[in-house]
Order: sequence, then C-alpha cells, then structure tokens
Amino acid sequence: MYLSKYFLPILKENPSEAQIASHRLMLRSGMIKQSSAGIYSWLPLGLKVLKKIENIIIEEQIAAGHIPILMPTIQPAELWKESKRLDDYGKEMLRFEDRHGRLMLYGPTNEELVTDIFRSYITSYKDLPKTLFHIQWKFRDEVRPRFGVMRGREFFMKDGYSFDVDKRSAIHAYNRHMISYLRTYERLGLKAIPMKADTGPIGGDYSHEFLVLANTGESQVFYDKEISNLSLGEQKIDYENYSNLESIVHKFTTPYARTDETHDIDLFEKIPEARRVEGRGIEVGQIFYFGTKYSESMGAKIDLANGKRIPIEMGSHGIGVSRLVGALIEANHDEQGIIWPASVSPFDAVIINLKQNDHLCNEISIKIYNMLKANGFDVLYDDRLDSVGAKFSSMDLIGIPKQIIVGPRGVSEGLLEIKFRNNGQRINIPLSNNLIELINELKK
RNA sequence: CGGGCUAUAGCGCAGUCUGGUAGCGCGUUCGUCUGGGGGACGAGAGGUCGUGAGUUCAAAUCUCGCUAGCCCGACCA
Repeated sequence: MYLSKYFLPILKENPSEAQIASHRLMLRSGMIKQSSAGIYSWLPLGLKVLKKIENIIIEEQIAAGHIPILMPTIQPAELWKESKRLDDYGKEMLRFEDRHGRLMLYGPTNEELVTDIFRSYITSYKDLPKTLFHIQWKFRDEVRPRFGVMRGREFFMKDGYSFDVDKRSAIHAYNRHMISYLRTYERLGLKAIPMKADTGPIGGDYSHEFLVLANTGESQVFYDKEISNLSLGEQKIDYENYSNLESIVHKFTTPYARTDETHDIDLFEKIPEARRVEGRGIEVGQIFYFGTKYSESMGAKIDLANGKRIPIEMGSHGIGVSRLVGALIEANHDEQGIIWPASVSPFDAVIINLKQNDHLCNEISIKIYNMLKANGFDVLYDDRLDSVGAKFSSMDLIGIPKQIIVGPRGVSEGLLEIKFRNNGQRINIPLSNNLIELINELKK
C-alpha cells in the first residue's frame, strides 16, 4: 500500500478526551474515530488489527474443534423472558420496539439465542458434544464508557457456547476453551493469566478470567509469580484427549491467581513472599461452565440412550476482541507510539523513502515494494513528500515492527537499513538484485 | 446514577471575569528552497463561537433552558 493512496489520518497532537495510552494512540494513529460515547468507527489501520486478532481467534477455535456461526445483533425480548433475564439485565441492555410494537434489544450476549437454536434441532445425546461460537458486535449501555475501545458500549466479542451430555464432557469443553484461549493470547504476543473468577449463585470452580497485566487495568490482581512463567510454547495439543487437557489445565490453575473479587488473603500469604505479586490487569476473556441454567429454563433437552430426557450441560466462553486491541497497545507501547507484535501488526513492514525527490531512492523503494509484495508481504510504502523527521515519527507512532529505510546515504554504498521498532536497533542489508537478504530478514 | 468540568477553524488552545473589529500554534492550499528524526521563507483559504430563548443600542462574553462530550465515584467484558 502506498501511503499517499491510503487513508491514515494521523494526529500530531493528543486529542483532549483520551486519558490512557491505548486510547490516545489509537486516535493519534488514525485507527478509530469516536462516533458517540463508547461507540467508534474503525478506520483502515484499526480494522486491519481487529481482523488480524479475529482471524487468530477463529483459527484457534477451529483447531479446538469449535464451529463458527453468526447470530444477529438484534434479538427478540421474548427469549429473554424465557430465561428470566429480561428484568435482571436492567438499563445496560438497549431495548426498543420495532414498527409492530414488538420489544427488541441489541444483544449484550447470546446465551438465549444460541440455546434457542440448539433446542430447535438437537434432541439426542448422539448429536453432542458441540461447541458453537461467533464473533459479533455486542452492546451494553454502560453508564460511563471510558478508555476508548477498552470499555466502549459497542464492542466486538467472540463468544462460544458448549453443549454437552454430562458434566464430565462439559468440563472437557471448559478445558478446551482454557487451552485454546491460552494459545490465542500467546499468538497475539500477550501474557494473559487465567485467574479464578466469581461463579455467582451457580458456584463451583469452573470460571476463569484471563487478565493481561497493565497498570492501567481496571482490576486489582494477586498472583504467584510462578504462573507468569508458564507457557504452552510450541507443544502440540490433542483437543480430543481428556486427560492430556486436564493435566495442562491443572498446571495453569494450580498457582494462586485471583482478582480482587475472589482474592483470599490467607491463601495468598501462604505463597513465599518473594513470589507474591500484586498489580493491575485488563480482563480480556472469561470462561464459564454453568450447567443447566439456560437449558433448564428454556427447555433445551436431549434424550439419553436409556430413554431419559435431560437438560443439556452448557458453558459460555468469551474473548473481548475489540478490547484486545486496546490491551495489546497498553502492553506494547513507548513514548513514540505503538509497538505491534508481528502477529497483529497492520503491516509486516514499512518502506521509508527518505528522499522522495531522488530518482534512485524512488526507483529502489518501488523495486523493494514490488519484490516484497510478490513474496507475500503486506508492506506500507511511505512515499509522502514530507520531511524525514515527520516520516520517522509517524511510522514510529503506528508501530510497524520493521522499517526499511531507503536513503541517499545508504543507497550510494549499496545498503539498505532495517530499523526494528521494538528495540530501536538498526542493521544494514546489502542491496542485492533479488533482495534475498532483505526477504530472509523479514521472515525472521 | 451522584459529584465536578468542558463546548470558539480539521486538531490543541487563548479570548468570557470587566459586553464593542474573533485570535494563536499545528495542520491544510499555492510557490521557492530543503531532505537521516515532526525543516525554512513567502502568500492564501478556513469560524452562523454546541443549541434555543432572554437582557442590551450591541452578546463568544451576562441570565435561564436544552443537548453533547470528558473527569472522579458507584457499576461493568
């Protein structure tokens, strides 16, 4: 993409409404534009990141055996009457009437809708287990939206719903979600810690929130340092294997890790002092096994082999996709701007032409651009006529991990320069005919 | 939902107290120069001062209403 042909409305000054880094940087780098309180348009750069995160989530959910669907944003209120949540939800739920006077709502979540789908078709234990998920816009009419996309009213969320014949199978679904989420966060370049969450009236041990450590986070967190050293790494996961998943989940849920909601000071103080960590975190996901809460009230039942009819065991599992964009920036930025992890960066690399009037620099920049595109890289070419400083600053701001710098000085010596956004290091690369050295460096 | 604050050019702000020609920086347009960290000079364009009423010879400025947005708290993925 030639920058001169793109739509990248960068702001030089800080918008007055943005208080925290991610919000400020998303506005400045032209990723989003506020439409009204807590509601945003996603501009090209922001949309690219949002879609990259979404794709990683989809890949990992499919790898875990879960099935994508898409449910509507607008739901009929009748379903919520059935589950008895219509009144419980209060003013957070945006309600309105259609032209026939039927009460509708903009969905804040989809348990009712998905349970309705399931009960319409599934009647036998032979059809279970199944997990359906979708990634869709949701709306919660927060009294006080803030922090940009981290606490908007409209938000993009992955929510998955598991349907199982019994508790053992439902817990396996829970474990699949735990592990597929851990893998997702790792691929996003984030350290997210599963923390024991409040299960409310249902009780039990089967709810975890995933928190990204950041001092702007809204939750107070307490954990054993050991848990932050755990990672799935490259290990292959067999999502069908009950005991294998169980042992991984056991490993990740044994060390103490809780938010202030479930914090137990006595347990916390049993951890050796050197390993106790207190901090703040941003919640980027939650998994929850809740048994027959909705299947019971909404009549989603199956026949067993022995002819008995029982309500389906369910769980719901969510990842805040749009919120993750903010969380990623909170975790990856410096004074100059955003520093994208390669997996979610809106572009793989940017070519900065330092002398836009120079024939040689132009020729070489264009050649690199075409060559990289042909090799499958998504490259931004900063071909603006702006001064060098303006180019460097704005490219640092938008945070592309690798900057390929083409300037008269290097070109005259037959060299290109790559600057790495994360550590500021620069290396020289010979300017060869096939650019193989450059391509290899970008593949790293 | 309680408490506080703001609204003036695309963005950031001054002007409001003490009513009288609407201003600054950045950006933007044109031209010349410049070209390894938001460059220089020159010339332009751009505002019914959030909105409605009132006071006044005269309102960005004073009064009242409304709307929108932000901050603290309660709440929340």
